[in-house]
Amino acid sequence: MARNDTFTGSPRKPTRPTRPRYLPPHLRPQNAGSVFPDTDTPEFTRSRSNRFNSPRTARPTGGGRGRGRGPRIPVTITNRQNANWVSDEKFDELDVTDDSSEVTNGINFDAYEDIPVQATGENIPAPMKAFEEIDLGDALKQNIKRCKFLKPTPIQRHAIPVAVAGRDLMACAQTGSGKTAAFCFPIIRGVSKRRFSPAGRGGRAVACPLALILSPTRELSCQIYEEAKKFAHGTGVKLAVAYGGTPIAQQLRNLEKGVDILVATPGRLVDMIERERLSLRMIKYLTLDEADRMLDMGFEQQIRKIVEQMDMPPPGRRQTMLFSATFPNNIQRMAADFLSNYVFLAVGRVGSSTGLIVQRVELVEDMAKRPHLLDLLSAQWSNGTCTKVHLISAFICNAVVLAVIEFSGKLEHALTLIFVETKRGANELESWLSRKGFPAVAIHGDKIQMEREQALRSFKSGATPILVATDVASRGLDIPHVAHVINFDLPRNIDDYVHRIGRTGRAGKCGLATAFFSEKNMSLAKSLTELMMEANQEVPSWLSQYADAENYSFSGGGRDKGRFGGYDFRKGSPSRSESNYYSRGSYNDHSPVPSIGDYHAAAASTSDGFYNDHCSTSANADYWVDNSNASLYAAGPHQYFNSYETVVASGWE
DNA sequence: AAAAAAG
Repeated sequence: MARNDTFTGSPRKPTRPTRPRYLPPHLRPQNAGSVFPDTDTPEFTRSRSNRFNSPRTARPTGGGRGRGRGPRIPVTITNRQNANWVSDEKFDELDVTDDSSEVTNGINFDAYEDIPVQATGENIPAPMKAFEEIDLGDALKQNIKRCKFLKPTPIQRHAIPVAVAGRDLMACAQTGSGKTAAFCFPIIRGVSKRRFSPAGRGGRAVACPLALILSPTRELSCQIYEEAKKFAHGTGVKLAVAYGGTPIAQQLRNLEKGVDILVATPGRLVDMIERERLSLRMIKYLTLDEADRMLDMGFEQQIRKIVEQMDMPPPGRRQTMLFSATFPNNIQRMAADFLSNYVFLAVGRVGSSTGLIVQRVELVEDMAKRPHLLDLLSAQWSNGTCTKVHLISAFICNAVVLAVIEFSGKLEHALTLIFVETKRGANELESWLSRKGFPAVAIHGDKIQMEREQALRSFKSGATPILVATDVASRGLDIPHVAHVINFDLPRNIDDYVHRIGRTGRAGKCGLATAFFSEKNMSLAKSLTELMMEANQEVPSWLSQYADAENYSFSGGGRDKGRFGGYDFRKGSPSRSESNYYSRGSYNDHSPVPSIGDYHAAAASTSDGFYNDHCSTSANADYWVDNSNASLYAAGPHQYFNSYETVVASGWE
């Protein structure tokens, strides 16, 4: 991929890659992907059985999408396993093993070769091209290899050097693009170098971890813990997890054994600290995953308490890293309190995370939602003997896109995740679906932890291929084979929508997201329209009309076009309305640093109509700006078709 | 105005 290399070159040297000729997907080289293998391979079979055998496993976040423009040709969307993954028997024998090898290998790296990256801050460390460029330690390197992380994802390429340089970081990258590994690698590296220092590490009674990773839900903490454990295998780094809903005794015992990296949800963490079984005084690394959520209303006080009033070293004496797929300005502003001279990274446009997710919105009255869902699921089920699931036939970019989500015989691999508004609604839909003969299970915060985990296990394994969920499942969870996310009730917040649909289309694979839009969702019309347009999804005309009707666009409901990569609020103009949730700041004609928004505007004005029509980018965007304290670099022209092309190339019809 | 996070 020569044109990709133009991007990964040294940051010191501005590169001006030549624009590749646009090549229609059907004319592209047949060896483009080698992803999407025949699912009858022994590897696939084995991975499936592993899933049944170890259902509690967490999975690495993988893959990503980069391009936002949809295809103009008929394509086949499959959700089958990628071919790249190869089983590693040795890794399978590890005590921490699970079926993750299939996932880590399932990353479709080609799907996110060229995406815009914005990096701001002082003296930003250069991105890396390969893991080998950074001294991560032998054991960690070996684990990375075992996981088949052959090549870093963009967020990893950019975030790891920053983190390894000891810099604070605020990072914004698409759902499923490998954020967990991006913060785990540097932490494990740093901790394994420190842990041999003789400094008093606390006695048996009070555990003093060197690193703390906070996340907003128990299941997500669990997942991060499981994944980090794999990365830390053989490094001597000790991990522990702390979350509520489960007896604290075992977790405390694990703390006593010594812990270098603690993964936790806030409540149980505070509990442990107040019991004086845990101290944060030795913390050198603090990570907030889903950071915007963690600093959202309802969570902020708790996080502030942990970070500012619990003996944790202040900013500057610890390294703080914040990660999320979404980062509203007001949250950035708040988060700055926790950071010291930080680097801001925005990898790809958040909205473009949906590039591989076909988004549909349907106008459905509340009363009609259930029958409509039934129709949808019935079509998907194809009379119960489901070897092929013909899911959607949608119009995208004026062209008919026949998207066939096809699975290898087993129904359980077509997982459908249904989001609802309330816990009660989740219960009701669960039992209603069950009565209608659809194997569904619900997950929400009123269930006891065991039920929650059981529901997730049952869903992951395919035993219950329909999961009805509240927002407890909207963030971070990496569930392979989720082919369809249905927003039975739309969320109030467009960011929640982004996270919800991000449960599908992970690891560079395609996915489908269907939303039932009712009158109650009018306030979402504008931001939803903008998001879909950014991802070049077909926006129904009725939705556009709602969006245009200013009556319905409540203040703060919209996002500025082009904000989707996230913008460093420090670059924003103070004069700009603070209330504008997604105010993108002061990039203007005089700004030395073009914003990603400007970047796309430039793309739209190029003369190469054909190229632009299809890929919505241009050679104009292939610049490298390196100012003293800010740099924005854009990749070569986006290969929006890339992952579709690999599908087509692999012979799917 | 819902959900999540301690018990």
